[in-house]
Amino acid sequence: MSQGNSDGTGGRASEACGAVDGSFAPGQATACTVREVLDRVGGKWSIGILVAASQGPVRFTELERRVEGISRRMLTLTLRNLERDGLLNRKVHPTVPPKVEYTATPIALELHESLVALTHWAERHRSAIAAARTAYDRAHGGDLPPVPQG
Amino acid sequence: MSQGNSDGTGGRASEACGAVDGSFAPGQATACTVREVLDRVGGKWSIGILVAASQGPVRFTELERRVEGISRRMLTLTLRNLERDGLLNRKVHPTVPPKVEYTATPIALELHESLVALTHWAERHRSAIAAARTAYDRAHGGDLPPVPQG
DNA sequence: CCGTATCCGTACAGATACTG
DNA sequence: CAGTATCTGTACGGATACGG
Repeated sequence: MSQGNSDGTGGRASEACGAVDGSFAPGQATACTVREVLDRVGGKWSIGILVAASQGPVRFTELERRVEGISRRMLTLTLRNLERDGLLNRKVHPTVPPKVEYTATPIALELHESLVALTHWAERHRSAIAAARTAYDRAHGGDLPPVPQG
Repeated sequence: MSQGNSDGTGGRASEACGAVDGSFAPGQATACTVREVLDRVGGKWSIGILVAASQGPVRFTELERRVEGISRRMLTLTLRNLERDGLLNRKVHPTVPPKVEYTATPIALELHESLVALTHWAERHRSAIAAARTAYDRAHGGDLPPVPQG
């Protein structure tokens, strides 16, 4: 079962982008390109692993602690995906207790740089968005309270 | 059923980010912030709608054509979410045939700016990633051909 | 220590039909 | 024109147990 992808992260990535023809606005192409990135790094744990690995080589168990909340399975799966896409490098040390180190590739480092733009955006508008959500929920779901923390 | 979210896009956004305490690397906080953005805009159609609306007011049916491939349901759902987060503005014209126009908010416009960083990253490394995938599949799944179009 | 396999719940997404 | 509701498939993600 080297390839039978019936479960887990990964498999297809952005085939849908192939449906883009030139018949509509050029901005759509931009949207598609961004989608490619999100399909690759949009996973729940990808970013966490990437930032951890960007600070130097990390071992499997160390990642398990650093990411905190991730399961064995998800860690392996995301690791495999990232490695497959050339974002992570996997170095196996054939020692008696197995030792594997993951390192971010230059490409991943560049991605991390690009990510800070998004981070800044989120930082700036975090509260505004939260307010918008509350306002929307109050206006539209007036008969039904959101997140009743009792 | 104003709020019973059993299906479709949206609902929770980034509650998992609350689990972040200061006990591990500061980079993890960055990862979390990026996750917030992805949870909001990481949907399959969000970006497409956002870029379309960023070029001026668009109507429902126009979006259906522009995004191309999106279903009625997904369009409505994503629209609602984006509006809820304050990324889109919904203007209803009480005319005899209903007319609704969606406009990107300033916040969304800023996001679009941040998105170009990601776009450039994808453009630069698109081929490298594709090559990495092929190489990986060839090395690990040598006994099982990937995407056999035969 | 470093994974892999199986089971299972849920969130996301498409198709279709109906309404105001 | 602009939605909403229901059904259904699938992909993602968690828990757990087991193997090298």
